Amino acid sequence: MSGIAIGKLAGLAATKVQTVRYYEEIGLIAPFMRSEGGHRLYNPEDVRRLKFVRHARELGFGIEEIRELLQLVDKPETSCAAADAIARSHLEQVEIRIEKLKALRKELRRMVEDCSHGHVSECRVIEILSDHRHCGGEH
Amino acid sequence: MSGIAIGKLAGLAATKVQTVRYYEEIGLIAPFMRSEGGHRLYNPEDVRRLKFVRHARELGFGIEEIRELLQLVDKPETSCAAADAIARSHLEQVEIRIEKLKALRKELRRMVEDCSHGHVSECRVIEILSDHRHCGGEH
DNA sequence: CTAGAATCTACAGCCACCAGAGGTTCAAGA
DNA sequence: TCTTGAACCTCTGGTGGCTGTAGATTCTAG
Repeated sequence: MSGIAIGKLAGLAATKVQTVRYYEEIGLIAPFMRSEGGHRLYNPEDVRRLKFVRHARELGFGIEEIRELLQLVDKPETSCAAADAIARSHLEQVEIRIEKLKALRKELRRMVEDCSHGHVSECRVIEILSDHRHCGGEH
Repeated sequence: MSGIAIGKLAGLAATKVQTVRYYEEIGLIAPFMRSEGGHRLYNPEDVRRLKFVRHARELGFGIEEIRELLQLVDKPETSCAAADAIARSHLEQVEIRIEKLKALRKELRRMVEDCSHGHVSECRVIEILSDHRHCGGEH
């Protein structure tokens, strides 16, 4: 009987109730049954599943990537290679993002350092933003 | 007479026409007039203004930040301090993002390295995603 | 039994655009 | 001058990943 209510589930995974319903809508996590009055009821394993999703999201995995990973979780006899590939491709993306942000940081630092502390008319922040050629480079 | 058509303007700033119209809708850039048939006509300065917006966007500034910066551009007798503050606060955000991504990269690298190349049932990728406690830490 | 907390559905909104439909206007060549 | 087709117009809807609201219903503790 019974099962876990959506609010409890959400709380256990530090998630909003709305988000859990959203995950159901897009097919990630479904309640195993409904109460007579229509309330969603979850299994204890769903806590783990929801935590999995939330954790992957925090790590920046997209919903489609998570959907793939969940399919792997659902049939644990499949090869690990698929999960590995997803993680690897994600790692690449993260490394690219870091590099872009570093280039950006460099430029922002220059902007802030060059600020004349005078009027906007001679402010480097505005000037640099106005003209791409002021950039160090490649973004 | 005439002025620059929206397609030309967009092309000069490497922007989509739709995006220029969107910027008008949210009050960033407006055509100085319309042709008899209703086509938008822009001043040459608008090229610079649009480039400014695009460049700031590339640097990760949000629309509201850009709106503030544009207000400064529009009255160049104001103090540079405001523009400097926006850039500084943005720099902080960027630095935080870089740190988070680095922590993430660390974890992803560990995931990939630990992959058993066997079955999902003993795959670290899945295991780590399932349990936050496997993380190095603080994200 | 009752009060109020939790849940339900359905819909709207967020950001920063992008795409498409279906219709009109413009500009260059014949 | 006329024609053609590229460019433009407005309007609507979609993206991702949720979040928030409204109004109705259900659950649970006292």
